[in-house]
Amino acid sequence: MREGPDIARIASLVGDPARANMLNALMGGTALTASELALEAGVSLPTASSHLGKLMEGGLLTVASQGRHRYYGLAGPQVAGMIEAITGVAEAVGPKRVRPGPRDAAMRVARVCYDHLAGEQAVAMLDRLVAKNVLVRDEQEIRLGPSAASHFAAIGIDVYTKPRRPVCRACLDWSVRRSHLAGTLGAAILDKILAEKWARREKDSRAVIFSLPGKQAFEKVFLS
Amino acid sequence: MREGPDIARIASLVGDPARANMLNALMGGTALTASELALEAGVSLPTASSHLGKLMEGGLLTVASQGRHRYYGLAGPQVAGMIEAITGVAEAVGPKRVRPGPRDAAMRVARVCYDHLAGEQAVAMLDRLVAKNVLVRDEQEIRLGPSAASHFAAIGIDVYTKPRRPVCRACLDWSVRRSHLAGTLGAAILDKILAEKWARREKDSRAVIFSLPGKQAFEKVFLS
DNA sequence: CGCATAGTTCGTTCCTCATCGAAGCGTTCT
DNA sequence: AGAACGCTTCGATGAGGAACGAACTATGCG
Repeated sequence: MREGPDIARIASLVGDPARANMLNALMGGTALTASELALEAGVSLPTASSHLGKLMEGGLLTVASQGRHRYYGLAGPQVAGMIEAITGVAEAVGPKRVRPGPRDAAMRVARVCYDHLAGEQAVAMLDRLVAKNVLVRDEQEIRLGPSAASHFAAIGIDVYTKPRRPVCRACLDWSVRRSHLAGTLGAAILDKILAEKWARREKDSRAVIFSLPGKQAFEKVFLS
Repeated sequence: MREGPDIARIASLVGDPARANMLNALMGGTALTASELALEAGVSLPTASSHLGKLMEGGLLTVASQGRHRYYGLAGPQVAGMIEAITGVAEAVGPKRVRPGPRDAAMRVARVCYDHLAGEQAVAMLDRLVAKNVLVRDEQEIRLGPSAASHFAAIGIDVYTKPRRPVCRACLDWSVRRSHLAGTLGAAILDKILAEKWARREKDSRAVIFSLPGKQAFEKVFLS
């Protein structure tokens, strides 16, 4: 019975399915709110809050309060590395669970990621905006390009009115494995998509379903 | 609520104190019997047997029956790497070190990590081998450099004889937070260190204690 | 054979901990 | 101010699983 760093304590934190889902969700690098994590983990808000408290006490998470939101994020790259290592073992050891359900397919195409759009559509959009030099990215950073203000003003989005959060942020897409656009700009674009009724949100799901004309309009504005 | 490799299942296996102690004991690289592991974990034999069954079912252990003994060992270096990663987080997060004893200090200098050397010595060695271009690393990958074969042949290590596992692997060191050398080459080097009696293994510990001449010999061969 | 040792299986007990509803606090919006 | 929202705390419930003693299987030794 030897003593060392309390590995069981840390592992048991990750060992609960709800907490594991939360940590997995946070592996993208973007901080998420308690509600978002509750949804992600498939548990009620009180349960999620309890889990988050434990993860905080265990030192695996950091939290930043912004207004009435609390943004939870991984405590650091070391924690992320640990989760990667566990994931590697799980993948090597466990049989692959293949079940691409119908809702799952829709989720891959487009879904809500807290307050912005994620999925193939969102990744394609960011790619296109960068290609057109409207946005400029180097590594994880995304900044507004020179033509950004006029470009977004033309479609009714003011990129300067919401100073609190970063305007642009990269958010790693779990289905595509590449970044999409977060931040207030990402949120504003999602707002527009829903306001214009180009798409609707699936009930009780993060999936976002584009109508046929809506998809065409979206592509004309953001993918042309 | 996403699906992926079942990380919670693996983590919860490590998350029980008894099982964590067992895995820790097996990090020394030597296979142990159920009775020894029961003692190590501080539980009764039936309890230990149950835990071992679960670890087996989870794919974290292998077993070899020899007569009426059953020798349990870690399933592989990937599992060892995962435990190192968890240990690193536990160490970083739990500053409540009860006793940073002498054995702990020795562990930081050099210790066994499943089948290869870890600790400051091991990290320094990998750095030096890369600096000398004997090994080439980019990111997480480590490959043999052009002079590797002759360099290791000169000290009696054949880098081509063990085709099953990767020859080189990076393994993140929990005490130094940088990579050391794993894989068959790492294992062969540890073998040599012990065979040449440059160092001995601490009883009931992962610590590796270099003798003074042994340390000099090691530095001459690997750090010069 | 009989006896000892090594491990596993079984059944029971017990306790931790995940879960959710309801209520409480703080923030933001109108 | 009042209403809506985001999140946490409290309390009760329930299930999973860790623990061990006893019984069972297998191997080794005279």
